Amino acid sequence: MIQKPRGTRDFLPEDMESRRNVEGTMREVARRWGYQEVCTPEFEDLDLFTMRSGDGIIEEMYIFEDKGGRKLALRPEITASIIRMYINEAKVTPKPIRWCYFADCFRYERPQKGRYRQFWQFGVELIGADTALGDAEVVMLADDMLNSTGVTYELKIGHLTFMKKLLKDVEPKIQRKVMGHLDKKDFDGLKTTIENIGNTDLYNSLIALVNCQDLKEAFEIAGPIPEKDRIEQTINLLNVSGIKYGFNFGIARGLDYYTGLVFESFAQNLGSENQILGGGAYRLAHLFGGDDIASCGFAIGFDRVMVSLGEIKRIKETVVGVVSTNEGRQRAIEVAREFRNAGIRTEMNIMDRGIGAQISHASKSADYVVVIGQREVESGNVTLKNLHTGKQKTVDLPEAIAEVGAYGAR
RNA sequence: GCCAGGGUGGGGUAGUUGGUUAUCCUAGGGGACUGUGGAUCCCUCGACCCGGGUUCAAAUCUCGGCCCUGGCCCCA
Repeated sequence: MIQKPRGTRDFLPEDMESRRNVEGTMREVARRWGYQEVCTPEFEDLDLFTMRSGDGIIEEMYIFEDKGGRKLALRPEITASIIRMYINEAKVTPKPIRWCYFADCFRYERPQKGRYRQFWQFGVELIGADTALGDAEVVMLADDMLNSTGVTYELKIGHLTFMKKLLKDVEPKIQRKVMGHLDKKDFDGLKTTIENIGNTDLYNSLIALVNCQDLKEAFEIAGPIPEKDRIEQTINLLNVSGIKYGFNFGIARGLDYYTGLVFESFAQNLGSENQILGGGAYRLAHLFGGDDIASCGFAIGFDRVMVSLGEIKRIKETVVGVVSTNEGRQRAIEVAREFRNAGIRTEMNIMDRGIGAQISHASKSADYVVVIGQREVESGNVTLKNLHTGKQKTVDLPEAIAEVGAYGAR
């Protein structure tokens, strides 16, 4: 028997129903903020991703060569594609550009809870708004979107300027190492690294910065910073917006193209893979041959949100089963069509079974059953049976449709 | 890439000091029931992850692989 590839999942109808619900909720929030959905290719030129993230990621990508000898990769993320698309198709679109996407990505990693080799991201990119209000909007939208799914999370906001300032005299290689320690809250490792370069003041400042929960204090720790006004504006806007967040000035988000604001969200009951959102302000376009335009965006780990939400109680829509005898078969098709035209989910019997067996089967999924036999064909009425009460009556078709329609969703 | 625990019909399981036809529940199909359901009864379908080794004999012991779950590493 053929197994599905490692790290992939099959989704049965119940799974898809809740996934589509949550996806729809996120899309609706994006729509209300004016973000329009876009779509990019499932695979791209390998260089697109290595230019953004370095050669190190080759190990963790699905890479292949096509028949023309092109080196391609299944996308491990969407942001690079979005920016490429902006450069290719939308450079002259009036700014700001508000885009969102829902798409699957592929990474060759060891699967574990909340981590799969094929996974979905819902993301948002705001392009061409290098303002405090733009940054704030993206954070507010992120919060609105997570909130609307019902997931329990905490939002952490940081800014790279503080750490960059403290580390400006440290050589880049050590910088990365230090940022790595801070991102992981690995203070022992941090201490060792700092001791090796012989700067204990720096250690104390960094620890103070990471633990800092007050913006004023962060400025005191880091000293004069040119971006001070912009940062204060952004944070003030967030405070006014009423969203709940905490500071974490230790967020490094790994890479160099982030320029300032960064933020992350974490959910409960997810084990070690508990980050459900990550984002920030960045400049990428110039890497791909475009103008040096500012962007801000985030991506939600959709599958992790689903895992965190767990079993969602679904609203079940009303279902009608249409059963019939041989004599009633043609009339049954007409009746089923009328129910469907009224917007009711209607499942017609298509098995070669007796009435009893047909009803027996319908009762597993349906709320009502409509019986069409010789008698109904002759009278033009239908027999409508409520499978919850067991009561049935013979009525004309409009009345039957009206009753089922009035039953509503449960 | 590393570590731990796992893998028996579609789902859930029993069996593992090697030994007859591999247990039970559930789900599926058919019937008792040719116009009335979930009950009951009967019939039926269907499994030892893969490969090598030990042995008269392997679901059981052993080795390797694959996959699952969780943790580490990584996390764009």
